[in-house]
Parts: sequence; C-alpha cells; structure tokens
Amino acid sequence: MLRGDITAAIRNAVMHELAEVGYGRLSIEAVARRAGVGKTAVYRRWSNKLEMVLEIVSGVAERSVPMPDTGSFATDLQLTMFIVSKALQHRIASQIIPDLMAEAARNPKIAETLNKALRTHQTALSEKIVGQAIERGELPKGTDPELAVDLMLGPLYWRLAVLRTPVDDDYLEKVAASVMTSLGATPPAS
Amino acid sequence: MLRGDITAAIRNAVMHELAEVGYGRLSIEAVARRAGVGKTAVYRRWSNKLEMVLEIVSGVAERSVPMPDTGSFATDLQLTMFIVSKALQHRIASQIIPDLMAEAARNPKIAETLNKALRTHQTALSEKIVGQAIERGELPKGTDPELAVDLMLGPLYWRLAVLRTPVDDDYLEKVAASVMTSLGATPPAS
DNA sequence: CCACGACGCAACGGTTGCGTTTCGACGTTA
DNA sequence: TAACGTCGAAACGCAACCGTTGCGTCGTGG
Repeated sequence: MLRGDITAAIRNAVMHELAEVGYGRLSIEAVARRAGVGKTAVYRRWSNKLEMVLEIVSGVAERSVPMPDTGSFATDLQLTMFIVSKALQHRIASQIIPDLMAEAARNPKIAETLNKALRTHQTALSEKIVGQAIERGELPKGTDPELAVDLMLGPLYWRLAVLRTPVDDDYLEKVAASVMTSLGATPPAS
Repeated sequence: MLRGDITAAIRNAVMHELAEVGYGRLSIEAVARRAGVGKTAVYRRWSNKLEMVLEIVSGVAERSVPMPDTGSFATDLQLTMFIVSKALQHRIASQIIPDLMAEAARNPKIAETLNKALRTHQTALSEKIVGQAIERGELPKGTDPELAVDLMLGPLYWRLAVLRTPVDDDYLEKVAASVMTSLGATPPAS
C-alpha cells in the first residue's frame, strides 16, 4: 500500500514547484527533492509529469467549491466575486492558474482539465446564478448569461491575475455595482 | 557589421518559439535551429535568453500602438476595444501574452518590461480616454479611470486570453454598451 | 514472525541545453 | 588584393533531467 503521508508530501511539492517554476520547467527530480522522497515514490504513483500535474491540480480544484445561493442576485453576485477574489489572491493559486491557462493554449489535455476544474465549477455556476435571477425577475428576460459572467469575472481576473493589483472590499463593491447597473438589474428589495 | 536579415530571422524565430513552447521551455538552440542560423549568430547579438526575449518582445510591442482620439467617448471606447480584441485574437500574440504574463509573476525583469510595453501603452492610454471624456462632460466627474479601464479590458482579456472564445462585433458592442451604462456615460450626441 | 511491498538512495545510459571555442568559407571595405 | 568581421558547422566540458534498475532498510498485514 502506498503511504498516504508521502503522497501528500508529493502533492504539496508539486503545487509549490508549479508556483515557483511553472509547468514548463517543472521537473520530477525537483518535485521529489522538494518533497524529500525518492524519484521512485513519484513514478510509482504517476507515469508522467502531465498525468501527475493533471491529477493533482484537478483534485485540488474539485474540492471545496462553494455554491452561492443566497436568494437574491445582488448578494449572490457579491459573494461570488468575494470568493473568486480570495481564490485569485491566494499566493500559490495566483501563480499556478495563469501559468496553466497559458499552458492550456498549447496542450489540449490541460485545457480540458482546466475546463472541467474551473469553467464547470465556476462559470457554469455563475450562469446558474444569472438564471435564477432572471426567474426571480431581478434581471431582464433577455439577459445573456455568458455576457453577465464575463462582466463579473473579467475585471476581477484582469485585476488580480494580469495586473496583479490587490483588491479591497471597496473595489469589489464598485465592480459589483457596475455589473448590476449594466445588466439593468432590479435593486435589492431592502 | 551584423547582418540585418539574420537578425530579423532570429527575431521571427523567437516569436514563434515563444508561441509554441513558451518562455520556460524556450531554448537558444531551438531558436537558432528554427532561424536556420548558428548559435554563434545569436550569442553575438544577445548574451542571455532573458535579455534576448525582453529586447525582442518590447521591440515588437512598442511599435504601432495606435492612439484612439476620435472626439467622443463612445467611439474611443469602441475603437480601443476593437484594437485590443484584434491584438488578442492574433494567433501568435494570443499565445505569447498570457505566457509572458504568467512568467512575469516570477521574474521581475519580465514584469517590468511587460509593464512598459503593455500597461504604459494601453492602460495609461485608456486612462487618457477616460480623462478626456470627463473633461467633455461625457462621464461623471467622479469616474474612477482605473475602474473604467478594468471594466473595458477585463471582459475582453477574460474572453480572449482565458476562455479563448472568439469574439464577434456583436459581442464587442454589447460589452461597450455595458461599460457605457455602468459608468453612467452620456449617450453620443448623434 | 515472516514475507511482501513501499521506501531512500545511488547509479545507469541517453537526451537536451548551456555558453564557449575553433575552423574554413564568404563578402565587404580599404 | 589583403585584412577584417560575420557566417554556419561542429565540437567542447558541464549540468540537469529523463525513466529505469538494483540495493538494503524498514514497517505492516497476515
């Protein structure tokens, strides 16, 4: 039986190596070195760098994806943006995500995995928020869910992952308010 | 005197290698191979992979940065978004930009260069557009230029560089309209 | 209590890239 | 035509990493 503590050490090492040197430069030797294990232990679990990274990354991404459903679009929106901003400001995640995104443009398997890990658990989720809001009458009937999601997540990603500017609650509120306005949302009943 | 045609061949090879394998995996040997020149020719011009890439990339980025100043915010906005969307849909640029962005998170020199090449020639430029619009009374006085830029470029970058979804004129208009609305812009005088 | 399996370590041959050096061919300039 | 500098090609020693193998140790399950 493979030892769980060693598997965990390797997973941890992979995430940190990914953050430090990126997928392109990631080497299994360095992973084993960092995890304090032999290369053998790594190859006993995965046969490839690609397979290893995909399994580990999707494993991390899949768990703990909260599901905002607060009953109103305004709070759903704010909560989602808050969660995403926290995730994109996480030291390691903020390095790994743009790196894998760039790599996905070259490697279809990475693209597919990221698709599953991020788009399914985030964009599709956001589209559900929009759908609910339309049903509740908080958003106009013709609202394009895709466009709405782009307006929500685009500025956040741009700010955090591209410009790497820290984001405070005040900024989040401004963006949220802008999204509400531009979508023609009915203000919360408060 | 260094031969210009060979320098050009190397520059071209670097851009294509960057697009295909990314900065992390880019090797000078491969560049020379692709350019059909000897490694000697490369090392005679630059001493590093880093130095070479920075010089070439900033050279490409610096030239031909048009300056939208059409006289109205609405058209400035549309023109800017059109130009940016064209740039981000360029086969090679759309691979290189996210890759270097991710690399910039690790390498301060790359970050600085990208800063100069993109932020100065694009964000600051966009901020000028917003400033002019405020002077003309097309935007409210308190408008935050940074926020405005984020709302303009964020969704575009998200769409094109992250999701890699093609963008048509219809989508561009929708985003532009959303930005106008959320900023409380005065509609064009037409 | 014993065998099995996972462990680390070290070494294997092979590949790739580094940055440098040497060589002969070529073309320009003087 | 003679000197100079760039050119491609090839090889240099060095380092890193690949994926595999053999070894001796240690812990656990049967």
